[in-house]
Amino acid sequence: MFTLLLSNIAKHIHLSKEEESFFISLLQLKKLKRKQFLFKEGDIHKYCTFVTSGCLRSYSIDKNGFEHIMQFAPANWWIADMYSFVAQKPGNLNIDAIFDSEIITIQRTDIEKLYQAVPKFERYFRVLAENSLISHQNRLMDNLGLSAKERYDNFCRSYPTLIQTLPQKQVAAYIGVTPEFLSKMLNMPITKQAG
Amino acid sequence: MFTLLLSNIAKHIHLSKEEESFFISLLQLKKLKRKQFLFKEGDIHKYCTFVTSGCLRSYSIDKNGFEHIMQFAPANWWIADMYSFVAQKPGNLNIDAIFDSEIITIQRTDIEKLYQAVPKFERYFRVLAENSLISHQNRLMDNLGLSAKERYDNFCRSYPTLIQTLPQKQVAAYIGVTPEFLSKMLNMPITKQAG
DNA sequence: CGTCTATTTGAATGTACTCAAAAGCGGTGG
DNA sequence: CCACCGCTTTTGAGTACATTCAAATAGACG
Repeated sequence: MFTLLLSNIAKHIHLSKEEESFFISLLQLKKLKRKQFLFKEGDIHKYCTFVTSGCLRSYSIDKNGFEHIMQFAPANWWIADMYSFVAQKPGNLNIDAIFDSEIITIQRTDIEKLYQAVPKFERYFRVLAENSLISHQNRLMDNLGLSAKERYDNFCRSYPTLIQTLPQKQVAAYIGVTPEFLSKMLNMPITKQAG
Repeated sequence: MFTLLLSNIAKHIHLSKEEESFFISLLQLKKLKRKQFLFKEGDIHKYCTFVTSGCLRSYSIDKNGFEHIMQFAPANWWIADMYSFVAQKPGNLNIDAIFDSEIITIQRTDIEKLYQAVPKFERYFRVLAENSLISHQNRLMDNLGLSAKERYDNFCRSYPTLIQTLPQKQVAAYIGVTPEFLSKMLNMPITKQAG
């Protein structure tokens, strides 16, 4: 039930049995159906979420009504609107389920308790934040320096499993092109593709 | 000498006198002249850097030879190639000084010692990484959803002081346009400017 | 003062977008 | 089992924002 999360944590810090059960006592299990929201723009984020099955996404909607996907969270990933979660102010992101999903949530106030009781978790979440930062930096560089085709190829390499199940539209909203253009790009004769 | 850094830290965690002096014992002071490199693409990042005066930048160079700026670090900011620093593998970023600068560095191995001796620092760097993550996420959303003019205006709002001293070319390399286009945009008749 | 770099300006070009419409696909209910 | 509905994907023609390349001008630094 919590094994996926516990083994994820075990990669970074070692917990005693007592620490582990204290941690588990703070967790809640939830299920989300496809398209069900976890969090909407304007809400204040009270939960940090770990995905055990299915897939969530976080995205914002720009002034022209276009969705831009910040993150996909398949199994074994955390997802949150960090800004709202940290600042406890209304967020700019929406989070919903792309497929039926099972998640574990932990409340912000409980995370603070956890930091007090088991300071090792500061390290765990520091490492997580650092890794997330690195991947966002990479993505930013991709957006600044690569063509749409190259960003698409990168995406396929980064998410080889996801790419097979995701609607094309979602991929477009992640790599930063319109669905129409992505379709044209994929059906372009090979001779015309940018390399 | 270390007061700027210590007061930055004091915003997040409280250090005893002993902890403070242990921390200080791990620091090195350095000076960088304008255009001097701290780190080059392909190096393995051994230092974390805090800027006390002047301004550094981190950037990558894409396959067409264009610079893309990841971060500006004026006084009171940290800067590093996180990927290289964390993974201890050759990095993709360059870091150099835009103006003559004074910096404080701390070695990676010493940071690990620091975490052992004063675990509170896990919290400090966790909070830093989280905040950095948030600002990178915002920037990513700006790049996906806003026009060049809007990104420029955002930049001016975010860095009101820097914008007055930075060469236009550097700003262009940050917001993701060519220097030529930025120049045209700024000299465009007001009636034609995008909102 | 001369050199090097940054900025400006212009014309031609390209990548990706817009709008519109058709075609495909999946689920649901009769 | 088929028909229908909604949503995704495809396709096309026209357009726009930003780039490329080239050259002139301005500014900064030694």
